[in-house]
Order: sequence, then C-alpha cells, then structure tokens
Amino acid sequence: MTLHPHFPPQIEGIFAALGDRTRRRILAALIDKDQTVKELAAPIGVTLTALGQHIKCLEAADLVISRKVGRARVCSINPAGMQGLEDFARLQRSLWTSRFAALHRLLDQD
Amino acid sequence: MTLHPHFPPQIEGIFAALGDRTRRRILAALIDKDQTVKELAAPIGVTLTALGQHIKCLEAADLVISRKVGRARVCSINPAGMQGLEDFARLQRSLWTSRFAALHRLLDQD
DNA sequence: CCGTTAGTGAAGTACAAACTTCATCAAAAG
DNA sequence: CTTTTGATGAAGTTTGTACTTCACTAACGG
Repeated sequence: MTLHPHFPPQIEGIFAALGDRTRRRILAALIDKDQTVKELAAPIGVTLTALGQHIKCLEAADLVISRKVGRARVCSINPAGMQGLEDFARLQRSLWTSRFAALHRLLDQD
Repeated sequence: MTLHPHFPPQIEGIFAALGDRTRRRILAALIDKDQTVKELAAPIGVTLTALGQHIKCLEAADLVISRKVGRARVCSINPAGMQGLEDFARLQRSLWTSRFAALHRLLDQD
C-alpha cells in the first residue's frame, strides 16, 4: 500500500516512549545514576504502580534495562536505544539532504 | 527543584510531535516530495481539518515548513528539526558513555 | 514468625488529544 | 457572477492513556 519506506517499528516505540513528559524525566534521572523504582517515583510524585508501568514502556523501547535486586528493581539506561535514535535521525536527514541535492541537479540542468 | 539538566524545550516538541503515528506518516510522505494538505490527507484517510492540525503541530516542532500557494498549503520537511534530534541523541549517548567511563575508572582504582 | 517495605496485576477513573462535523473564507474554474 | 475546491476556525465527540486504588506477593528486619 505505502510506496514509501516506513519508520522502523523500533523507532516508533522510541517516539511513543519519549513522547511522554514523565518518561523523559525518568530517563533524565537515570542519566545521573542507576535507580530503583521507588527512588525514581519519589521526586516525580507518582505511585510505584505508575512508575513501574513507565519502566515497562521504556524497556519495550530498549531505552532502559532493569534487573531485580532482592525486592527492588534497579533501572539503568540502555545506550543502544539512544544509538538507534541517533542513527535514525542521521538517516532521515541524509534522505532529505539527498533529495534536496537531486532537486538542485535538476534545476541546474540546461 | 530539579538538579539534573532537563531536555531542551525544543526537543520536547519534537518528541511530542513524533509520538503520534499519523504525524510520522505525514513526515514519511514528505521525505519523498513536498505535498499539499489535501495530497497528504488522502492516503492517510483523515479530513483536511485533522491534517491541518497535525501540520500546525509539526511546524511548532520545527520539523515541517509550509507556505500558501494560491488556496493550497504546500508542506516541506524542515531539516533543522532532524538535525536537532540527531544532536540531542548524540549528546544523551555521550552523557551515558562518559558516566560509564567514570564508573570504570572508579572500579579500576586500587 | 510477624510486621514492614518494594513491587506488580487487575480494574476503574480522569484528562488529554486526535478526529469529526459544520460554517466560513478565499482562490480557482466555469 | 456563480460554483467548486482547498483550507481553516469553532465546537463537540470519542478514543487513548496516564494515573489511581486495592489486593496480593516476595523480600528484608525485628
């Protein structure tokens, strides 16, 4: 149906995840240091349940990795996600740039 | 209140814009060629009104530029937006990488 | 063993936003 | 001039989702 290349599903998850303000705050907090669900929830001012749901979403987008340590869940940033985002942005920009260049070649003819 | 650096407001707009599936489709269509509101609306299957609202959102995020040509509105990709996204992703990744390096330096001591 | 603490699943609520319809306007076509 | 077409503003609907409460489980501390 669509002739044009779609956004890779991986990237869709990243944008869905980072489209939410609370999840951006979580990610910003994790850049400083690894933190548990409880530690993350306190400054943001949401329940543990809510924060656990956000972590699930961030993990699905490969932006965060978490592991159980005793009864706590420790969350870390997953650099692979940011790498994917960076690659995506660079690709998109190069696609536009190449189209722009092609247009100029056409205009420069004859 | 927040000790940690926030995401720049510009970036928040980009994620808010790209967090929506319809707007991603619009952007993907525009990578091929400049298009009017009507041309964009048809394959996506929404009203002109809806599509106009999305264009407004994409322009606010500096991802799209549009201009009036007669009674039509022609939309183009704004490469500056993608550049901003790419820069952001690179910065975030470098922040994480530097923290990872610092941790290793600590572990390597004594 | 008992009480507390961190987290999770289920289910419901509330709010944001995506989308629609309708009315209007300006440009193009006839 | 009249009709049609592309677009837009206002206003209402509807859907998605962020968040809550409640019940429950598992780990730690007394």
